[in-house]
Amino acid sequence: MGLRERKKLAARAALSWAALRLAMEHGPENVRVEQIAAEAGVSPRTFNNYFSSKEEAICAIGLDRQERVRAALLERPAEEPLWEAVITSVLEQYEGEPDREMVARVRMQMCHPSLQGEHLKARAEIERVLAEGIAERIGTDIRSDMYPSLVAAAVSSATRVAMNHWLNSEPPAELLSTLTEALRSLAAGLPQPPRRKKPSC
Amino acid sequence: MGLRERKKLAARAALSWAALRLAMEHGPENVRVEQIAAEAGVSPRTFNNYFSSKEEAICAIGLDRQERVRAALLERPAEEPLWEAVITSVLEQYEGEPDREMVARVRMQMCHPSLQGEHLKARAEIERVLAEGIAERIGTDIRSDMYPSLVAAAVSSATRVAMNHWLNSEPPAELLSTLTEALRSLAAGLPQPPRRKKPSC
DNA sequence: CGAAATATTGCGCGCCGCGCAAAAAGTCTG
DNA sequence: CAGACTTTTTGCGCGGCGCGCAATATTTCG
Repeated sequence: MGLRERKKLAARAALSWAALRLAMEHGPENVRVEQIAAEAGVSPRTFNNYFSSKEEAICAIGLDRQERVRAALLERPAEEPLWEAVITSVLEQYEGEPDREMVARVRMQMCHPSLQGEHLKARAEIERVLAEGIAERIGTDIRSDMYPSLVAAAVSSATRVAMNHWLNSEPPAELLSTLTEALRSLAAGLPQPPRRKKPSC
Repeated sequence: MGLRERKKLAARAALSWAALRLAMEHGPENVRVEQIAAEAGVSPRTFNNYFSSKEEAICAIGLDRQERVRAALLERPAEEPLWEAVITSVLEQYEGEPDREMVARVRMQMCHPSLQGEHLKARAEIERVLAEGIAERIGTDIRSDMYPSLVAAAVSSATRVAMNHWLNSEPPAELLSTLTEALRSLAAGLPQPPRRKKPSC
């Protein structure tokens, strides 16, 4: 990779990180594009060569997670059932103790109205890549077969629901177990509602 | 309901429809808020009392679908299994031949970058209402039990994937059968990839 | 090095979201 | 219906944004 491309990647990352940091510190509404550009060391005009809005920049962090999940998936042993491989690949992205920083970030991205749209767009992108990975693994293609996209969408949704539940859980739950529960429920088949700790009656 | 509230609803609907119509005719990028307001018979300033962007107005159509699905769900016989009730309630919203108009509308909302975010936000809202309906039906609540949200998310995702597949299908597929296939796959349990017409090898 | 390719920057324009306060419209009570 | 109230609409104005354009700087390649 030449100097040119490296600098572009660096600039993009710098802008994205700067956007996130400032948004975390002052709230997304109180961040000017001007500041982000300044913190990344480029002109305000250049910002828009990389992102078409500050919201996009803020949510672009973690878009590289898509490639990590995909890579993890393709490295799972071929004899492992698809579903196991997918669940494992997703879960291992969330290993380690979630720090206060991450909680605040996820909460901001998922709850702040001005970021929701972009956040969901980012999720959709991740979902697409995951679907491609699944298709590659089982030897189909996305265009003709809905199955990979369905699996990817289900996993993505379960992850989203679990994170949302985790964020609002009182008392605070564990992230990994919440995620696992959601994915396992899905795997077990949703039609049979699992009886849980808090049954209705 | 007093005159006041009726007028508000009417104004909101008028703005939303005007926004959609103009976006369909000229493309979302070429619509000014001014035009939308004019077509709805209010001042431009008033537009922003109802919607915070034209994208939001465009995607707000069909947000009432949420209530229809919910109502349909709650009217299903109580002895029917949840999953059947949900699938039926969703599918019956899509009965009838999809006209050319609808195809174009869905395609615009799902594919046009400037609308994707808002469209996904709208879906999330529908999903929330659906989850509440499910919770109400099985007698749980959303806060403590992830299950209703999981089901709602799964259904919503399957619907989205199916519509996307349907839009890009070549040759054109039937909407209802595509939707049914997606929802049934989910019901059957995703872990076992169903062997289909187009197996990979 | 020198030329071609590509990225950055400054400038400027039209549009947008929204706060504010005045005016208009609907509501309620006697 | 009068008149006081609540709520909505509207005009005005400001700061910010997204982007096209053309000039400039930087990287690439022969």
